[in-house]
Amino acid sequence: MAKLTGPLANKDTVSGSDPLHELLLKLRARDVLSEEEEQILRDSIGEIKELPRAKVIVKAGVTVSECTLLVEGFVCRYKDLSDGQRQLMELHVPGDFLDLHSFLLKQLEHNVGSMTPVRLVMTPHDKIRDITEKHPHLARMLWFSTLLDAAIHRERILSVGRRSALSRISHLFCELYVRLNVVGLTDGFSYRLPITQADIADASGLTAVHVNRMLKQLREMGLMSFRNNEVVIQDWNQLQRTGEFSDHYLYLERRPR
Amino acid sequence: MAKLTGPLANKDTVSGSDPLHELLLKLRARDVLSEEEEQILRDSIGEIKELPRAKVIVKAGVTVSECTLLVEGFVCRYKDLSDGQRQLMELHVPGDFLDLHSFLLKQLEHNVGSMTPVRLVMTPHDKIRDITEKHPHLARMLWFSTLLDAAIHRERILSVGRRSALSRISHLFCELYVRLNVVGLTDGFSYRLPITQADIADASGLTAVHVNRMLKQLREMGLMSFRNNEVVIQDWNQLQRTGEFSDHYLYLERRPR
DNA sequence: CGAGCGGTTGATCCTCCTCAACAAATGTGG
DNA sequence: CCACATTTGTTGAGGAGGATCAACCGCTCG
Repeated sequence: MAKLTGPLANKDTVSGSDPLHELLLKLRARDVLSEEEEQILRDSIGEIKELPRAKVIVKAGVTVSECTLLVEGFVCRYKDLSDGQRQLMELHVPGDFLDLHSFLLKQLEHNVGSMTPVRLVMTPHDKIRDITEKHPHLARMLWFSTLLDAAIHRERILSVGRRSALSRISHLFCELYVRLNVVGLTDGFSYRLPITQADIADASGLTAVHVNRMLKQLREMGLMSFRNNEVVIQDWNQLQRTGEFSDHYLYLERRPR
Repeated sequence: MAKLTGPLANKDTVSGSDPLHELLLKLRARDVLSEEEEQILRDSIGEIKELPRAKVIVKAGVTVSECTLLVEGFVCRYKDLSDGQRQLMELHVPGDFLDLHSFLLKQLEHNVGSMTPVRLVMTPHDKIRDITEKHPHLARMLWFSTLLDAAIHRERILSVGRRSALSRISHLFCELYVRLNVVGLTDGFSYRLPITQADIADASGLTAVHVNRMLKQLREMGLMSFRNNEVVIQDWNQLQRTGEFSDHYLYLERRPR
């Protein structure tokens, strides 16, 4: 593969032209979305924004009036502790709404930040409210997508609560593989993931040093490698087993909601 | 206080007669619920069920067609690991829907089980679907209540990921105090919590032995005690500080959704 | 009365953290 | 282009928080 150059060179397909491409893939992996509903979504979105990495996209406690859809790049939701520790709640991939829940919560209790340069699409709360008033099925699909976040949260609770360091990290890379695969951002058994080991640590409730050791072990076990911002999975079955990963919680059956 | 006798003697107010009492308190702490909407909820509920403790209420992977509202008792959502370990995702108090998300997910990826004898009210998915079709504001309030679960999940991720054992446990008891207070189930700075130390351990990602030691320490520090199924908080401010607890994530402002 | 569960305490072990040093990669200004 | 700073990754040594194993107590219930 040719070396990628620009900060947003993550994308090399024509899909880059449609900001809803990944969202539609994500939704249609779970339910039937009509042409009309697709159009309603298109009519709901507003301006496109670009941001460099390490910027706060939504700050905790600040009232917001629009939701943000991630089009390109990686984003995380996180909270900081008083002693400087940080915990990532969720790592977001293109096609994810970053703060759809802000529509009803009005303000978030956590921060949302870019981990890479990102491209975002804004959607006013008013438009989403209209959807809940006039298009109940589409509204249910949006509701569903917040339930998916909650299911991912629960799996994270299990990971940090009960799994070993090696298992946690394996699980995280498995999850990202499946989620990126749904939106067409994997290349065979590998995917780009331009984040640091410290980020992995904050996501898995470990220290960066220990993450480094576990990554080394995963490499030596021949399961996967994470180098140069790229994840390469060598033994998918064994990696899943090590992380006790099963994709049930990602609800990938297409069924009416 | 007189000794409570029966398995369901948790309740000593007249509210016991209205199965929606706690739910209405919970919803009205966050938004204005009209008389009409209250009536719609009343028309949506079906039979009342009672179950002993330690029963599975909803099993992972089984398709369900109704949601369950907890009226009385304590319930948890949990997952088991292959080696016999268990992690609680959330601990539910009266007024909580245990599986409102099953309405859209159709089946859950985790189990829901009773931790005490419980009283439940069933609500068919069809009724909830009707609400999303005809009563968008009420539907948003239901959506909101699933977002509240997600916010509680996120705080749990932070706890198990980054907080010390003492801090985690303090936080858990703070959260339960506030949530029980909203639905009128506290008595000053104490509340009934008829669960075991092993349950606390599974909720906080620790072992029962270590929970026991931390509870002892909290007692010796004069912050709180948990004995005979009763939590007594002696120093609320210091307990909050120890658990780094703030109730922001419970969204207790009443504002339109 | 014995069984079983929940709680308590001690001794020991081990995963993961902390601290520290250094290497490699990346970025910056001259 | 190089010199330099900064960030990220890597490795080692030592330490600590929590797990594990085990024994025992008290209570409840059949």
